[in-house]
Amino acid sequence: MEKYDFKRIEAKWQTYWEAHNFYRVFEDPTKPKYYDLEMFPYPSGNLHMGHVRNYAIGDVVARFKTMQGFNVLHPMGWDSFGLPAENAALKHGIPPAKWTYSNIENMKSQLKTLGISYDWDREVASCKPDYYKFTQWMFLKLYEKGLAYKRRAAVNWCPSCQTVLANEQVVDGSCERCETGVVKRQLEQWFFKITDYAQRLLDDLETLPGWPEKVKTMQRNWIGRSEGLEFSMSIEDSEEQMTVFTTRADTVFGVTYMVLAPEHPLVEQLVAGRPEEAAVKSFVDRIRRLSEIARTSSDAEKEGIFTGRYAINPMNGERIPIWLANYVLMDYGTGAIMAVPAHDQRDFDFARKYEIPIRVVIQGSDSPSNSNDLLEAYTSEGLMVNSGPFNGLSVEDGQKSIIQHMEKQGWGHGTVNFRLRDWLISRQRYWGAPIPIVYCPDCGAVAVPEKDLPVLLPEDVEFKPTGESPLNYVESFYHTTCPCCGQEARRETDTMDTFVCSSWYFDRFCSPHSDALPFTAEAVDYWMPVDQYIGGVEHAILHLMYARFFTKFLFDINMLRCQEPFTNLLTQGMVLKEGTKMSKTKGNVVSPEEIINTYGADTARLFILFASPPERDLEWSDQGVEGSYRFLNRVWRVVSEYADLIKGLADVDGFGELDEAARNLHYKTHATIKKVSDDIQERFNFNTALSAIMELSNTLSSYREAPQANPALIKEAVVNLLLLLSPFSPHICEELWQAVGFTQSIHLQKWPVFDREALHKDEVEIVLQISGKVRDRLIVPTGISEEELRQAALNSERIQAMLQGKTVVKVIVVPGKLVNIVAH
RNA sequence: GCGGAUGUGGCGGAAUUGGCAGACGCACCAGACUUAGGAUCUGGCGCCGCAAGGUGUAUGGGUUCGAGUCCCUUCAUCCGCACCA
Repeated sequence: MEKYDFKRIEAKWQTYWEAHNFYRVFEDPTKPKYYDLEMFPYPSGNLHMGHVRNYAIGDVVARFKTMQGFNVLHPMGWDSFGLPAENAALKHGIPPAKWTYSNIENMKSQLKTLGISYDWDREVASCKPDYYKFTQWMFLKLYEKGLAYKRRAAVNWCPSCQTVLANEQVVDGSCERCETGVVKRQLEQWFFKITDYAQRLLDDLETLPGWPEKVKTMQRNWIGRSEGLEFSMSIEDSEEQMTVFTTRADTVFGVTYMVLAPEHPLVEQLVAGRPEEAAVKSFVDRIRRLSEIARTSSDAEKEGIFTGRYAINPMNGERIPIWLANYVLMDYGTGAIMAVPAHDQRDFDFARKYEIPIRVVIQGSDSPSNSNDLLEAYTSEGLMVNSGPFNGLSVEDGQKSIIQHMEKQGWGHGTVNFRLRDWLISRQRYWGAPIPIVYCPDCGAVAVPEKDLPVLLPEDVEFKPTGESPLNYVESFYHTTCPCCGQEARRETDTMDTFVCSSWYFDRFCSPHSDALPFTAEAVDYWMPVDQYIGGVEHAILHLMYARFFTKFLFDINMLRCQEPFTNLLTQGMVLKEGTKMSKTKGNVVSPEEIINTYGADTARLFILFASPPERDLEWSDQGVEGSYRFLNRVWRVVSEYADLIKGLADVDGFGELDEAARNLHYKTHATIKKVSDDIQERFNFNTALSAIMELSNTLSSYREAPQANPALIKEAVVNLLLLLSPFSPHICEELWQAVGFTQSIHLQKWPVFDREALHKDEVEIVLQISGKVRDRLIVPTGISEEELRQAALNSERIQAMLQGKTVVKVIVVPGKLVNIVAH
């Protein structure tokens, strides 16, 4: 027998599939569509195990759905703009474009050795002009609708990457990419008004039952909706007013001080020319200089300073001292708060430190009524006290009544606040899609006309270690004329955040060669939304929120007919080695290339899918890979052994008389079809699907010992074994499929359907328990009545012996499963 | 601090609806074949025990004829958010 030569087999079928355009797809209204998508990778240069896992999962889904009769779109492309290309350019002197394209080529060839069923005709790369032309088009559309705007703002600046970052890209006060501490800078920057979509982004999470709860919760928290009251307070001896936001309108009578954020625009004029001025200014300076981490961590000591000024509480006319404090942030709410120390822990801590009075205005059933007795802020339910006409109202009713009252008086109104900030998309970097804007001395910022797209990124630039984007030095790029008036003008030299590129690539895959528009209506109407999206959970907020935002916007301008891009989301776990993430610095990286060379792609895929369910982290095990390889060798041997027998067999109806071993094999075949179908379809539990396939293979192997082999049954088992395994390990199955005599590819076959008849058993094993403990087993006919089963159980010799001297209290009969005799 | 998840053999994991805990695989042990075996095949394999049997799903309690699964308690680990007014 020929031995399992995975190298030859895998190369052979990869070539065959490619030569025959196996995985090319077209819109076909006669077939149900299925869009299966894995997150497109950044072309870092080499495939790692995380990629392999991602694509192996996606490929099982694609091949499975194809066999089920769906028209499956399964594309692949490159998220190819980004900083690493520039760093490589600086380090090795290679232009970012060259570096990127050679990485793509390398990764593509690695990807091809995995045998994934991609339609390579639809390949896109976000750094190519035919793609970023439409990223720029997206910008123009957003600009047109007032959803792209420029403003001077305090932004997150990474000193190492020399660029600004979106809020979402700041992790623990540091740059998510290089972990350098982020500082605040005042800069003119472009934003997308994602906040206009905050409510819809929140509400529509409800329409996504196919998303993990964890991801939805993270997005909800990130959007951070809270309802409350916004109202103005007048300032003593001033025309100015200050606006505050609170979620606890019911505690407004408990306000004993006010706090402004140190950056609040009113601060300067409040203290101008007053004795407090110098101290306040130095306080503000000090806070401003603090890093983001020191500033925002919750265990930072609360600090503040009194401004010497007072505001008036509109509800009771009280004079309220105005403080500044580090714990109030300028970029949430109005940057000013009313402080109620009795009912807010932060205010409580602050008030105790600076000896500010505390006044109880909510009385719980057993909470102290005297503020001196408070050990901490009381934040639970209770009734309003010390609140004039509102006394006696519950927290909830109080909030409603106070808001109503304020609205009537014209002092304020009920409102909703979000934590979500507008998306800062400017990057002071070179390797990105240029922002299609021109600055004219007369017309100001002018959008580049659609017909002039793309604004080409010059590829032959010189990289100097200035830290500044080379675009600032390329005159032929920035020097231009105003599209409005024709006079000399300067191009925007900032580029777009790469997350803009990845916010619409799934639409592009539907019609990747479309020239006039980013995608054609026919194509997206047919393919979108993505039925199954697969990728790492690290994108739970950033990419997945931005992509949802873009989809909603494209819906609003009638480009798309769906409001959510991804119907089902699978977040795959990480691939670990020795309990930690594989990384170069730890030296625990297992290279896919090496594994594929040693064991083949089929083994690599099989191991990764078998070792763990997809959402969970996967511990890499060299011995586990060996095990998977041995399994494929067993399949190879058992199928090869039967190949001639099967080849010579004509199709027959029925299998004739079956002995016990034969019935067992027949049963196992169909039970496996059912189990594997359910495991893939309902649960994405590829590990248990594979263990079932292994069991079938084991049963088939044992059947070799059977005294009278039934060739038709063997054929049935082999055919189904190969069909069921083919989405997981496509090459070996294709080879064996041909070896047993079929001429058409296994990947063009129908997914098998189990036969209910075959799953019928004449006899079942019943467990007999006494008071819940297993004491005996009994084989009974399947259709036996409850009463008969009960009698049979009680008649068991073993049971009778063990019941000696005991009284039977109760007998529980579960048909087909067990009998539990309760006795004492 | 808040929110979410997870705790099952030596290991990865299974048990889908409250009904035989440990499927499948790895590792390990014994045997067969063999000049040899890191190939292959057969058998064993939670723990205690020679056995009968007992015991066992992080902890302690509860519901139930019956709990890995449901409820409460405590602990541990991981992830996310973190002064959001």
